[in-house]
Amino acid sequence: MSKGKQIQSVKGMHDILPEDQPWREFVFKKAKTILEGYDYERIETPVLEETELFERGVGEGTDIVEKEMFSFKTRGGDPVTMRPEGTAPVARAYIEHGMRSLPQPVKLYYFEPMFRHEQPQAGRYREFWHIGAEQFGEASFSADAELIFILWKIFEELDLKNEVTLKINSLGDRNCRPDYKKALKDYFKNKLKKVCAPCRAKFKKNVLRMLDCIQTECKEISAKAPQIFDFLDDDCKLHFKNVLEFLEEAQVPYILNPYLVRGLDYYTRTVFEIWLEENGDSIQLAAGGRYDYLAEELGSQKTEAAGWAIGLERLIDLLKKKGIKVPKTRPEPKIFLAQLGDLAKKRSLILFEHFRKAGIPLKASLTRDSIKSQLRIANRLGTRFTLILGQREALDGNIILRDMESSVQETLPLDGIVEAIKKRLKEK
RNA sequence: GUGGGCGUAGCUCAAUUGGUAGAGCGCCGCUCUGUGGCAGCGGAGGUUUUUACGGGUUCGAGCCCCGUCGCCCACCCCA
Repeated sequence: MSKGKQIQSVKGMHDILPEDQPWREFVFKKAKTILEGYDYERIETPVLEETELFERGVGEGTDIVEKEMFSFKTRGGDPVTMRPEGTAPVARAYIEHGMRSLPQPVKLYYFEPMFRHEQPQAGRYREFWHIGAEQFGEASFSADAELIFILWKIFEELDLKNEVTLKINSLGDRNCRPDYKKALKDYFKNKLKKVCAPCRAKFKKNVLRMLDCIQTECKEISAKAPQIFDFLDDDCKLHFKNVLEFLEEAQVPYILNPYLVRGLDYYTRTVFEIWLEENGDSIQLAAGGRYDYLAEELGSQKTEAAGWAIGLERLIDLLKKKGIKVPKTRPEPKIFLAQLGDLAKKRSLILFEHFRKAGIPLKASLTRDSIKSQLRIANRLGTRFTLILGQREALDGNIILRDMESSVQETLPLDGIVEAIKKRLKEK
């Protein structure tokens, strides 16, 4: 019984307690209102997907797929993975349900937990939530623009826009990115001795990633590296220009960052991130971009698409740090129901239901028998009134209403008590 | 995967050089036979194999040693 260690939640995974709910609901509601205002519809996908979805979608060379997935085999032997990100599953759902036959674009959003087997630390968990938005079937810059605009609106309406910065870049597409990659390779080829070991590995696997290395030596070298802007073909250049012009028009402040690449393989053209930067530390709060080839990678027809995701926990951490107050999740009950004696107890249960139907939540402690302990609880809970239903009152068809502040009591008929209380609450 | 700090009651934390595991808060009760807040007193709670778990050293371990797990922080990477 007491042998061995105590059972606790799995490493990096946390209970979401009642006290956490107001923050989550506050953010969910804000995001939902804005997203639905732009005609995005909610989708939920399963926690488990075929492992291959992420291998093909996210990319086999990525850290996520290589070492961070919760993967296992079902009893039937099928390799499955707990989703480490939301885009590939939503794209899979879009394809699987033939959403390309709907009027395009199709706009979807989700609130879902993601799973990554990483070493937990501040703002990084093995189970964490994403608020995500995806738009399929829209090749025009308008999709990128709208998504970034909505993302910015969410931060704005959470009163966080002055805390964060939006960084943006273009990665080109199949047509022009290879040229850029080649140019990068040529540039770094004879400088490999000077860069850090991880960067040497990136040189082989994905040169682009060498650009966002933060080692000072590597930074110095990549500062003189060829820039993507010089390699974008005309279409990509125009697309990017349009996105930027829209942001200026919409007064969304952004920082052009030619070293912004992303860890996931599926991105093309526009990529962007939202960062919180304070005293040298920086935390990524959201990220996204365009991914025109993902559907193809998943074996469907080419479907242009774009999307983003916000890290919920990081966002809430920031709200708390800023001291932003959030509303209570539910109305705090103002009435405590105390009961004394068997008949009263039975009648209380029915009373409870009458109040519930009238939309007046009650607190009570039906397991406690003494009036004293019930009142003490009422006091601690801070309810404005206490209804006391004793044996005597139950027999006479009455009930006592006690004002907890003034300690004034009055006896009221049990009949119509719900209405009487309703009136009383309105007066106060 | 790597490095550092930490792990004592539900919570916050004590416990001289290794020498009887404690306090505050919270919880429950009594003083107060059907009436809360304040106060006083008491109780439960670390399972007599109690200090995350398992070993070791010692007459004796919360404290020293080894291992494991977990938490926090950082790297890597990411949201």
